[in-house]
Amino acid sequence: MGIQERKEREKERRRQQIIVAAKRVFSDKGFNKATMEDIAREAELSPGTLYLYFKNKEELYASLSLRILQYLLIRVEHVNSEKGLGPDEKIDTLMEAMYDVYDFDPLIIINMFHLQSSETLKNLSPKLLEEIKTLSRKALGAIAAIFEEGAKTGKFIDKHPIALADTFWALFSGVVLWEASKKIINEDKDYLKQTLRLAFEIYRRGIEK
Amino acid sequence: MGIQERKEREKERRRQQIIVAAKRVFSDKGFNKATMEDIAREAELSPGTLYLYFKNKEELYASLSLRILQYLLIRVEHVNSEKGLGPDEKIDTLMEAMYDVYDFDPLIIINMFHLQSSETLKNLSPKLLEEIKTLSRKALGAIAAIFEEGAKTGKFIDKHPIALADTFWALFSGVVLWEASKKIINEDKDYLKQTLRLAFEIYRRGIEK
Amino acid sequence: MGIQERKEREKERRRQQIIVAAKRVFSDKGFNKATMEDIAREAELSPGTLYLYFKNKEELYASLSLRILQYLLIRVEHVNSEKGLGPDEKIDTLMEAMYDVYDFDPLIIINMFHLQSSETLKNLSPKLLEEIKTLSRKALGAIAAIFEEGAKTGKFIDKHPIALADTFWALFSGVVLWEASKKIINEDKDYLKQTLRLAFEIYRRGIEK
Amino acid sequence: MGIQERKEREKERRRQQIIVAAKRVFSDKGFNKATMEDIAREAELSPGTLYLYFKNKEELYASLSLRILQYLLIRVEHVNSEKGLGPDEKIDTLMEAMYDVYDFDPLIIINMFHLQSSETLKNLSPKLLEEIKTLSRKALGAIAAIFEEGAKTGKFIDKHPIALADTFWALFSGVVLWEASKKIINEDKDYLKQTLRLAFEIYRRGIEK
DNA sequence: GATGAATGAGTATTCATTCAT
DNA sequence: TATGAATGAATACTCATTCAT
Repeated sequence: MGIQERKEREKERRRQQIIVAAKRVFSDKGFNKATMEDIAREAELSPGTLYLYFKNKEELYASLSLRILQYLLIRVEHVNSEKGLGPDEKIDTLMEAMYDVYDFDPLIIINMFHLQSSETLKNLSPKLLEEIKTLSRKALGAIAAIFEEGAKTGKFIDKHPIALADTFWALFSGVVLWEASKKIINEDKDYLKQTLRLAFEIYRRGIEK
Repeated sequence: MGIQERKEREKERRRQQIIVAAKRVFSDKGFNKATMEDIAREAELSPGTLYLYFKNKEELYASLSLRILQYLLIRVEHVNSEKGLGPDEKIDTLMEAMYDVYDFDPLIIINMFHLQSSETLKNLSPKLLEEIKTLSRKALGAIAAIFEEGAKTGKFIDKHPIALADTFWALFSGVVLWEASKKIINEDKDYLKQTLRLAFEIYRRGIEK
Repeated sequence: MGIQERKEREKERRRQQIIVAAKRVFSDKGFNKATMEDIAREAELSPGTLYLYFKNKEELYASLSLRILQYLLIRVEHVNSEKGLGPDEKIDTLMEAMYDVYDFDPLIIINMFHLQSSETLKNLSPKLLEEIKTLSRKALGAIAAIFEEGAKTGKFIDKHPIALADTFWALFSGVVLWEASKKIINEDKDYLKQTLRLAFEIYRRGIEK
Repeated sequence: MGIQERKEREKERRRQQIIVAAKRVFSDKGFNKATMEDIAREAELSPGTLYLYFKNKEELYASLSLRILQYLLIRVEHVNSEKGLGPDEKIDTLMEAMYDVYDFDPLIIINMFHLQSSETLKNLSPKLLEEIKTLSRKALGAIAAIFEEGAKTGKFIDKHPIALADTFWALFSGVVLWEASKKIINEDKDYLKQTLRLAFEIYRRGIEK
């Protein structure tokens, strides 16, 4: 292993160290209440060091969203590439994937809506923004491909696949957010999985002919 | 009209004046970028006066959510109380109602997720929090009642009506939020209405036997 | 006195209170070492209050320069408007005026060179910048008028009056700055007045025919 | 050449490399906006290395002033040592020298006033401070010698030569600074040389009997 | 000597909230 | 009630300097 390579690796390790700390702190306190000092303390680094790896607070935050998008894309593309699955089974596997995405980081879904704020977007480097856009587009495209296949075989209703993918993703994130709200306000038990299952069931019945 | 009553009315008028201004400013700038002075200026009042009517910024913000919940409840209860409508027609009317809720305040749906933050909840007075909880529960119950009726007549699948109402509400807010994200990131045209229609169509097909 | 007027006066009093404190602190520590908190403490106000009266640190600093320019202009215009003085006597009175300007605020001359920095200029409001430019131009014009008169009567060498005013002003500020340097480095006694007198004497001999 | 000597020479080369880079960066951005990293980058060295050659930022900055003082001294001493020049001609040659000093580093004149700040002086090593003082004194003395000679031959007015040298230097730096201010604020054309010429002409007339 | 990653003290500025009038 | 001037706590970010390699 060359010295260059070792340095690269060390650098990436630091980035991850910071991201992990940031995830914990942002999840705990939300974007605005979390301070860079909190994150530095959690990462056992100094505040200044954070800025060696991330341009600013917004960009650090956005990097978290990037992570879940990457995971989502991998999972969804994997569903698509599986051989010998019919549209029905693919939908099942897609739903399983969504459960995992949720498990991967239950709170970051909420955080992703932070990206909306145009103030936020202004502070992101074009490169990061482009990455996020590309990943989103790809993930949505991969989901759409599943629906398209179903439509072709005559199993699913014949709607624009991207539009279907949109509603599917909206349903998923809507449930996650809504259940999060309920949990905080009512301190209810965790019905998320059940609600997701019901939502997916309805969705699937809704798109089948 | 007693002097007491007149005062009460005057007070309520002021509250509304502030809420209207706050809605405009928060919609424009989001919670964090909006300052109390911005709102005071918009309401043509002084900053100090705002605190005579609202305990703090969070509570003022939460009051906006209260408003849309009130509107939602009125619309949904009205659907329920209409005589001579079958479950199918009630679902149709419910969907119409949701369009109106969105039109009533397109951005406040996004804002409602602000309530999630436990930091926010800490700053709300118990009274306001209780009002919000009650309204949410009532509105959800009213939606659930529609599904329950459908299930009884054998039109809809037989699931727990509150669970159905949950998924319905999640779908609605998920679409609104998702479309908002897309609009900001991709600067696409406004597909919201179309996406909502498709989502509702799928949902209805999904719950019908 | 109307309530409006009283408020205006009160506001101006506060501005002066801050300017006086700022002058003391900036003179002591220089622009960069002086903190807004230092100034606030000196003015017996809170840091936030400073920003009600001055846009930022640079603008507060520049306001000090404005003050001496105003004083300079008044003095120089007064020299010009005096009746019955020949060019020679006017030069004498001008020199007297310059001594007073120096006494008015010995350190602020040094500070005026801070205005050069283009970084500084960027942070000034156009209004303030315009005021400074206008005052500078007027003061220089007033000095030039004296030289012009001298040239017309054949007393002084026939050079462009503005150019003469430039060299005169440069000589004055050069001496002040140079003596300030010497004082700090060598901790010598204060020769400023003597050096100024010599410089002015040479200058006057230099421009007389 | 011994190994010791070669090392010494190498070390001096590095110092110069850094000084040249520092001059460029400080001229561009001024003392406060220029960062040690900027300078390191310009010198194609690492930030840490700068500290092997200069105690701190202030001392690096002061070293630039040292350089111009050295140049000034060489030029002025050369004027003095020229044989066969009368006082008049020496003054002429001195003025030429000052033009060259200005050309050598137009911005560093401005920077020399940075040394005034007592904060700055605190951070300089006694050795460097002593060097600067000595050089200043020598340069001033050399200028004074010219005036003294003029006085002895009855050409110039009979004033204390050091005092004359002070006013001469003050005039020079005053013009440079004043023209710099004007250039930035008014974005005028570059009148520096013309103004210097006029100032010197007046000065010479002023000191001649 | 040279490096450059890490440090962490330092500070301008903002803005929710208060309170004397 | 209403005001709005004053408050002062809170915080993102910078950068001179250090030190392990």
